[in-house]
Amino acid sequence: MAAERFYITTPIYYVNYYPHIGHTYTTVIADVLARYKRLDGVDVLFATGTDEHGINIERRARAEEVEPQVWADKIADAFRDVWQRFNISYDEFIRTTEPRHREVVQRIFREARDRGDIYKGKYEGWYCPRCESFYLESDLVEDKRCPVHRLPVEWNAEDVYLFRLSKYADWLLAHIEKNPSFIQPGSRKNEVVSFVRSGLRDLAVSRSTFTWGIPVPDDPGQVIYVWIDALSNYVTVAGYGQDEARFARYWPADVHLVGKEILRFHAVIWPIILHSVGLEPPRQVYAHGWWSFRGEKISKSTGNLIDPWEHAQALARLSGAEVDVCVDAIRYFLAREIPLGQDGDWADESLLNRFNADLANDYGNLLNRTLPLVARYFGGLLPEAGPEEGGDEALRRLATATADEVLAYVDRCDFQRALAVVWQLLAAANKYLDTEAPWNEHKAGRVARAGTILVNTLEALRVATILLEPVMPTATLKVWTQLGLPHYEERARDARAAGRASQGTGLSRLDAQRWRGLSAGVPVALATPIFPRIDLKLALADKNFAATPPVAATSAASPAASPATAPIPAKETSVTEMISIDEFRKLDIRTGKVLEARQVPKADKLIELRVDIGDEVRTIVTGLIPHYQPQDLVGRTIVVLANLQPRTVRGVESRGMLLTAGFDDTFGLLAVDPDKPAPPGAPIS
RNA sequence: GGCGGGGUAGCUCAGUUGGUCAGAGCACGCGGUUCAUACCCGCGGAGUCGUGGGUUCAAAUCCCACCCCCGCCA
Repeated sequence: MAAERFYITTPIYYVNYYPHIGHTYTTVIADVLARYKRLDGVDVLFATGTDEHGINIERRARAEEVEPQVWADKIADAFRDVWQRFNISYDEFIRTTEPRHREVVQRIFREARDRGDIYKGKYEGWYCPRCESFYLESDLVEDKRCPVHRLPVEWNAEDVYLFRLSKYADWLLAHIEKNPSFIQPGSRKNEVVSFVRSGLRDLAVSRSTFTWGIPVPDDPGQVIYVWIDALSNYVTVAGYGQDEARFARYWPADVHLVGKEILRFHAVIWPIILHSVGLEPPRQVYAHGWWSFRGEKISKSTGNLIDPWEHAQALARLSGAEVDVCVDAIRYFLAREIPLGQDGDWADESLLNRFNADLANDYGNLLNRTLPLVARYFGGLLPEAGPEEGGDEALRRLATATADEVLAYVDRCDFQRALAVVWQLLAAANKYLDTEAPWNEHKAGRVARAGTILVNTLEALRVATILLEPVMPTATLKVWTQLGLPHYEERARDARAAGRASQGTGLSRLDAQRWRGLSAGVPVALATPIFPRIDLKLALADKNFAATPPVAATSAASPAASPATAPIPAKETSVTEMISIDEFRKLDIRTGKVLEARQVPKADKLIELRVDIGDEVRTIVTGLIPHYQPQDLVGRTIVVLANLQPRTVRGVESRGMLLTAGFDDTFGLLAVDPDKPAPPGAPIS
């Protein structure tokens, strides 16, 4: 009874900071694909999760004065929370700190070592004692200094285990050659091939400089490094070493969806690790592109991170639609706007345009121009369809053929075209209604014919709605209810409430190939716009439209983590230079409330503050003595530049800057009007 | 520098092996309709297909040179 199965993964996300658009994009696309596969009757295993080990997490937790696991728990919760809001129907949420994963990782390490593919050696490189980590020559800033601390680095060696990557280069090249769709898109495949051809070096797969990780078997001084630790999550989920039947069913994975920045880890290192221990490589690694924001590269340092949830809320505010529906609109935008594999730009106009033109006008309005006629002519009960006339047959043929076409594009991960096909059907249905003009038929006394036209139009809408469910799992439920099928909405809501979002409505490809899926005599709802049109002028004038609270994060590479952003250095701006309003908006200036303050030891002027800036608590070091004493500051609301590059002062990392005004002997903090107190995190503009 | 991809209507892009290939969607303009969320339907644009050569009866589509953009090179 082996139904076709499909195992899809997202990368597991590094818990060094909260989720952002990069994570959301990958995960939404994976969810869309998973839902389409389920629609197609396939047994889907869809996994996502978090990568929780490593020195960066250890350090981050220390900065927050918590245990690493506590920090990891918090961020993992944050991810699950976002996925809940985005209606992500994952079947598994894997965390690298789980015991089952530890066993898998140790087993893979041990097996590769037993085969002679892992050996003890030295990892040499430029070492920064403050960072406790190695840097490549190319990472260093002028004078061979550490890019984080600007301290001189030293050539150092660490005893570690190394993996013989080079041994498998030829095997990998042959595998890529034999499996043309292994690396997608094709342009990325070329890059990987040329990289492998240029020669592989052996890879350090353990570290001895930190302890937050899975110990190397039989060598407790060593911790297994991220490559094996993180990448192996994909086989853990499939049941490797724990549930052989499950593993046999779900491995190899059908597709690892990854951001282009981590393609190589998935297309080179991971297949070789698997091959070394006698496992099959994944069938496909698909590298998607990055989003820019309003034409500019997204960067943590410029603070223009896109927060899709913020945008969903903004859409809800502007349109009056429910926020769940707007989440769907964001999902739709992500899937429709750009081809997977290419970069795209997140422009407010584009998002609004998709919302109005596609969702409100073409889709929503079709429902809202049809249902009132059913109400008027048939008392709100769906009429019986009569014999085919006029354009009936053409519409039927188009509608019943649409599912195959859509799913064929889905198989190629071409969601843009897949959705365009649905919109062709919607356009045809709009045109059909125009041409057949049931209002004229009714006026002429041909009531039955008018009914047939209305039913046919709603049938086309029904087919389109099934095919849109994977992209818009909530909004489509509202369509079902308006079409007189409220049980779908109830079923899906129950499933979601019970944590079984993947069950959805249970509608399938077959349902979308059928004509006459609606039942005569069923009462339909009074039409209420599901996607209320947005006034573009108002929306674009709304300066809060895309309010995106910037966040600073310690950047850290993780092979299975997928940020869609590439940090770029902040530009230096001359004091006298004029700046545009857009440049000003890059400054994240906001209120903060001082929670704690203490003088920095052995520093005359410095005070170390813990400041609540709304969505997090920051450590900020500032030279306020003698103008202020630490105890003067606690409890005060101050003004903070939040997206200043972090800087370490006297061994304390300061993340942000207090704004002050100083002239001669007068020197004071900028304050918020005490008559209009603002909560921590209030933006300043 | 090496390897690879790309420069086509205002915008985003399609254009298989050279001959209705000069297109689609959006935006815009005009007309129609008024069932509908000022929505839907119809019509329209002349864009030297990056630049300059070349091959050919025929090139956006092949060849050469050049300009510009992008990706990869742990």
